[in-house]
Amino acid sequence: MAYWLVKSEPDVFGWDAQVKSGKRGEPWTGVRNHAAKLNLLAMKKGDKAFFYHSNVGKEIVGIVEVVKEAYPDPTAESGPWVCVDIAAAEPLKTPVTLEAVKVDAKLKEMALVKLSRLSVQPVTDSEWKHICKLGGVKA
DNA sequence: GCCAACGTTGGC
DNA sequence: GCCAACGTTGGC
Repeated sequence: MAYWLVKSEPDVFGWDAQVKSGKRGEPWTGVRNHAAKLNLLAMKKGDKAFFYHSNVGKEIVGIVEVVKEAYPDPTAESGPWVCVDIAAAEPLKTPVTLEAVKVDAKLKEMALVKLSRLSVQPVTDSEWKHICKLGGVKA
């Protein structure tokens, strides 16, 4: 099982929209970055990911699960882009803010801080457990 | 194939 | 609204 973090602007597609899409999930489209694409391709069904609100909120608000592995992105007008389907798993009891990540010695090396522009990024086991703890949910 | 210019993203 | 980071584009 691998762990990931996906970013979305809540104005465009936020946690609430993800929850509304239910168990069957929603295609995570629109990735137009090769590093992010590689991460999408590496995702397996059942992998978990944090759902991060960029720009507005700047916090990890919930956990999603990969329900369909990478397939061609139907919204891509050109190029070999892919998307996956993700479904809301559970919200964090306490959102973990970017600020909290930055000041936490265990988390400040995260891609979220170091590579702030990467929209799909891997999360290590220890980072995952630590954020779950901060968020008040079981890892 | 290098590198400068430009566009986009995202934090502040 | 500004700026830093970084990817992409285009001239050479």
